[in-house]
This record gives sequence, structure tokens and C-alpha cells, in this order.
Amino acid sequence: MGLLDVRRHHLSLVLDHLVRSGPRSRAALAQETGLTKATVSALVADLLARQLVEEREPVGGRIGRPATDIAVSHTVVALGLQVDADRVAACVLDIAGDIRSRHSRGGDHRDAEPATVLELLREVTAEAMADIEAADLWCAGGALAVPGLVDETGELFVAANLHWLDVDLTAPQSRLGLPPSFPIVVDNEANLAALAELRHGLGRDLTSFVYVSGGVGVGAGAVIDGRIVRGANGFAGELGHVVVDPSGVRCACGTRGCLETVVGARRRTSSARRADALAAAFRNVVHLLDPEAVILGGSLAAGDEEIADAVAERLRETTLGGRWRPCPVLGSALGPDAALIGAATVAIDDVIADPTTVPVDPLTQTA
Amino acid sequence: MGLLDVRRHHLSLVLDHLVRSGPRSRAALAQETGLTKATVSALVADLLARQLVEEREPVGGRIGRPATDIAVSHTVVALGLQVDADRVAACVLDIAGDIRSRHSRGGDHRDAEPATVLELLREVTAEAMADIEAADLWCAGGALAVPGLVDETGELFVAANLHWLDVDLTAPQSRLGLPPSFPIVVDNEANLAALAELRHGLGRDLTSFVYVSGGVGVGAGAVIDGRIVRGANGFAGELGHVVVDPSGVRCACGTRGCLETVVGARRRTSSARRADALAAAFRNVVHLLDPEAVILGGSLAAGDEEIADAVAERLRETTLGGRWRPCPVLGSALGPDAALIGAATVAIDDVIADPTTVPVDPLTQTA
DNA sequence: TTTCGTTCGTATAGTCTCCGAACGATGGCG
DNA sequence: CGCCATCGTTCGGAGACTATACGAACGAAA
Repeated sequence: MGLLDVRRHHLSLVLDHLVRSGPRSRAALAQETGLTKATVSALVADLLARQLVEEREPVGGRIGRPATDIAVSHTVVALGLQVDADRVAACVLDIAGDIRSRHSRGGDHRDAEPATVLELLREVTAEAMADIEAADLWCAGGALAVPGLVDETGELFVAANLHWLDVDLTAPQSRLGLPPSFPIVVDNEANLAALAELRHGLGRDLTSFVYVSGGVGVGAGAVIDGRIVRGANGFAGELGHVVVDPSGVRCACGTRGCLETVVGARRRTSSARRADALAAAFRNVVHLLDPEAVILGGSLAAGDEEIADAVAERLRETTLGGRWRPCPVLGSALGPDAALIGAATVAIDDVIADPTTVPVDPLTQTA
Repeated sequence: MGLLDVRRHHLSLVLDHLVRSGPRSRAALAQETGLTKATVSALVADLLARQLVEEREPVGGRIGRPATDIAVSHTVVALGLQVDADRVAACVLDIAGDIRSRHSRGGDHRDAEPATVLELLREVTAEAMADIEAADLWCAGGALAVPGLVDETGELFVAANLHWLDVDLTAPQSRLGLPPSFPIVVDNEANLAALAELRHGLGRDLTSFVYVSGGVGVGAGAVIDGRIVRGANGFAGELGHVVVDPSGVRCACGTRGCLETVVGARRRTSSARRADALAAAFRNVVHLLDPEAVILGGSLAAGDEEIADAVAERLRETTLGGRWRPCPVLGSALGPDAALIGAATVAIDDVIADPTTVPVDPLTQTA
């Protein structure tokens, strides 16, 4: 076992390139990754054996021998789960980025017992897993998105809008009817939505941005150098509690004038005030991190285009570097399922980072 | 040439381990890096040939054959340069982290012509380079710390406390009397101070923290996963312009109530107000990034211990996660030369990241 | 003072993976 | 129908690491 497993790294490189750039011939992969055709052939053979990719029919048209494109297959999937104030949901996402199935239950979970909500989650999970079974897919694992502060073990400290405090979500497999070996992580929904934005949204072309999702609360996820910032305790991204007005109204968190008190979905505030508050909060973010862009998601994306433009203009005027390199403010194209998709993406990312975790199908394996 | 150069990576791994953990035998290195004794021997031989490390005398005492420790040598160095409102300075730092020489010129550079200040910098640079020559050291390159907004090419947009605007610092070699091939980068002084803190200060034990340096202005550098956050344009870390009091006094940057207007070194404010302002700013930082610690540097470190404690207490009370995982506030042990040391560290880091950039000494080279 | 046991560092053979070059495969084009 | 551009495979060789064995050096104990 090598300390630095070259093969593993190159398998990941090729698979990642296919996921990002679409179907490609071995020759094209060789040129684009810098590897040799011979090496790429060997790597592709390995990925084929694991059913991570599949061969397309050779397509001619150009001069020379027709190329046979290699495409990411749809047989390896991951499970995305979400608990929110008004619903629970589960989805099945494949490596290619397609949603294979989706189940949800609406409801008002504020003040509901965690056990009750988790029972609903168990139901949608079972439905999703049944779909996976029926279609004979291989599931790499999953993640659960929660609207609150969780550490990496799954200890949920507080979810203000669910009114939950100190809920133990560590090792949730049994309560979700999943096998104990099923890999599952728990993370903040804003972080996961940012991950979805990074892989499937506007973030595909960016290496550092801040995603801000509006809902009942306001959450954010920062992506720096293509990596989600989770923080020392997993608490990063609580942009909703950045103070924009020290003399403002009291927030559920205890202090006054949090961003969330102005732009939370249930607050009735004018478009102008929302833009002011967002600009004040982002001003701090831009000064601290200098991201390539700020991306508005959730209810903030659905709002008028004007808000994004107004915020961008304010940022250009009031940030130190805005005069030379203004920070663009973009609206996310991902819908309300961003966090759900992001949750599944966690496990998909694990597969792409180490394709050898997917077993080699004995039937497909070349002698 | 491999796409993934294993040898290069392992050379870096061993050298980095030696730099971080101090002198060690080959056997200890093997155990701690996970490599084999044989491999470590080969790697150490390579590092010896490049004069990056040196053998110590075998020391017994314990049972068994005495180990010969390998120590980072002092013959490979880098140049650190700094322009500030009240001085220019140059230092020579070796890989082991020792300052080999240091030269500076005091003065008041506000409103001084950039050319005049650069001439002073040329002088101290020449003195430092002469020291390198005299001691027969090998210099890997250098960096220049400036108190303002610069992009990665060296274009300085604004340095508020120098009253500089749009100064071209790209390719500064000729103006500093350095050979054109001498690798030199220009970066913000707070980012570089944070780098110094990461390598030589409290940050050695941390992977993510925010360093805040007080001076005439207030600058910050964020370290996430052991990497400095420079931002899309190199503008990250302008914590001095986070608003802590929307109705406060007007700042040099144009807006009101920036942190800098309260805690800048030339402002006369009470310890209590400073702590309040810092806590308000850090509150946003902690909510956004959830760092392992906040480190106070520059004039903020020299101030009373009380400030750090007061700020930490405020953060514990007013951050969402403070109740479960309070963010510590620490005082930096690095003195006013933090940015200068950080500048040299840039080039040192390059050497550690790829030790093959240092030529093999033909005399030392084993046949 | 001799012998044993322990630890350090080196030498050698084997394995993994990549690269380079040559070669067969395939199909457009004249 | 032959030419040729391009695709993908095969095969030998090189680089780097691992495992194992071995010599070197020294403390401890008889």
C-alpha cells in the first residue's frame, strides 16, 4: 500500500474530468489530462469494471478511426436527505448529476418532536432506497441536511427555526432504517447547498464564492479554492447572524439586528431594505474573503433580479476594492432542492475522490 | 516527467516534517511519515545533496545503535522585504526559521513619493543580499509586504496609510537592484503576517484561524485548512473596513464606522471600546468562518491581556455556537516583524513544496 | 572482556504504475 | 481500392516504492 497512491489519484482525475466535461474519447482524455493514451486506456478499463463509466457507440464523421466516447454511468448513486421547517425529503442522485428519484413529505415541523420528524424521514428514505433496489443501482452513501448547527459527528446543537436544541443525530442509520454500515454524514443545509452550487450550479466555473440561501432563516456557505469551509466545529456559514443594524429588532439567537431579522422569508420588509441589509452583510464578507462572486439562493434567488443588481452596485461603491474589481452578485439557478442535492453530492464526491471504493463487478471484470 | 511526481512529493513531505518537528533520525522519519526506512534514506540523500538538510553527529545514550539525526540546514535562505508607513525593512530567513540578517530604515513615508521609498528599499535589499553573498548562502527568492490592496501581479491599487494610489510594483527586480531572474512576489502585509503566524507562531498547531494585526490600520489574514486566503483578487483580509458602528466617524476609505476608526493605533479610544469594536467585528468572522482561534497581532498583541480575554468573553456570549464551542482569542508572540518574516516565508514555502528547485551541489553529489 | 540483544541504516529483489513507441483497427477521401 | 489520419492496444523499459535481509554500532549483562 503506497503512501501516495498514484493509481487512485489518476482514477479520480479521469473520473472527475468526465463528470465536469462530459463524454470524451480516450484520446481526448489523454490529451486533456496530460496522461498517455496507454495509461488512460488502463484507467478507463478499471472505471468500466466498476461500472462508474460506460462506453458509447463509436461515432465517426471526422476523418480517421471513429472515437468511442466514455460517459459517466448512471448506475452509481448517492442518497440525499433533508429535514427542514416545512418538509422532509430524500433524493437519489447519480454520479452524472441526474436526480433519479425524489420523495418528500410536507408539514410544519416547528415544535415537533425530533422523533416524529425523523420517522417521516425514515419513510421517505425507505422509498428512495426501494427505488435504488428496484433499478439495481449501487449506492455510495448519503448525507443529511439540517437547518442548524451540527458538528462533524452529527451532534445537532441548535436549529433555531425548528426550535430544536441538543438533538443527537450521531449514527442515524438505525433510526432511518438503513444498514449500520451505510455511510452517512450530517451537515448544515447552507453548506450543502453551497456544495450543490459548486458542482451543479454557477459555482462550476468558480473556485471561490459565497453562497447565501434565503429561507425562514438565512444561511451561507463559503467555498474557498474549491472547498467548502466547514470551520473548526462545522459552524461556519451563519451569515444570518451577521449584525447589519445594532439597533434593530431582537433575533431568535438573542442579539439585535441580525441579517436574518431583515431578510428572513417571514419578515415583511421592502425590497430596498432587504438590499441594504444584504449589501451591509456582504460588504463584510467581501472585505474578509474577496470571493469571485456572491450567489443568492433560496428565496433570495426567486426574488426580483433587481435585488441582486442593487446589492452588486452597493458593493461596488462601498468596498475597498470595488472600484477596481467589483464583486458580482448572481442569482442561483438551483431551486429549493439545492441542499438536498448537495447532501447527495457529498457521497458522490467521495466516490470521485476515490473511485476504488466502488467494488469491481465480477461479471464485468476483464480477465 | 510524471503528471504526479511522486519523488518530488515525498521529498517535500520529509523536508516539511523536519522543518515542523525538528531534527530526527531516518528511522524516526520513516515511522512518522509512513514511508520505509529504505525510501527515507534515499530521500534524505537527495536532500543532503541539495544542502537542504545536514547530518548531525550520532548520539547514543539509548539502547541499540545510535541514531544520526538529520537537521534542516541553514544554507538555503529567502529574502523578506517590507514597505510600511514608518519604515522599510529587509530580512534574510533560512529554512530552519532563523533570521540570518535584518536591515531597516525608519522614516515617515506618508505622502512620500513611491520612487523615494523604493530607493530606500533598494538600499536595505542590497545590504541583505551582501550578507547572503558573504555567508555563501543560496537564496530561493523573496517577497515584498505592502500595507494595501495588491493583486498577484504586483499591481498596487491603494495603500491608504501611505496615501498611495495605483502604483506599479510589477517586476520590481530592477528597481531593487536584483537580477531579473530573482523570483519575487508582492503581497498584502496582513496576509504575510498571517503566514508567519502559521509557520512560526501560534498557528503551527492550528489549521484554520484568523490573524488580525493592529497598526495604523487594521489588517487581517484568514487561514483555512492551512492555506492563506488571498481571495479572487488578492484583496482578502481587509477586516479593518468591517463596519462596527454605522453611525461612527468617517474612515479614510469613505464609509462610516469601520473597525479601523476605532482600534487604529493613532486613535485614542478606551480599552473597553476597542474590545467592543473588536468583538463586533470578530462576531461576524466567527459566524462566517468558525475558525479554531482568532489571533491578535501587531499593536493589538502588545496591548493588555485583558482585551483578548474581554473579546473572547463577548464572543462566547454573542455567537451562535459560543455556548458549545467558544472561539479562543489569543495574543501573537511574533513581534512587529511578523509581515517581514512572512514575506521571506513565501519563498521558503516554495522550496519546501518542491525541494528540487534547489540545485544539487556537484561537490556533495554522490556518484 | 565476551556475548547478546536492540536499534540504525543500507542493499537487493520484487512490484506497481507510468511512459514511449510501435502496431493493428477503422473508416473517410480521392 | 488504396491512402492516410486518427483511435486504441500492446509491449518493453524506467522510476519509485515496499519488503526483507543484512551489516554496523553500541548498551547491558554474564
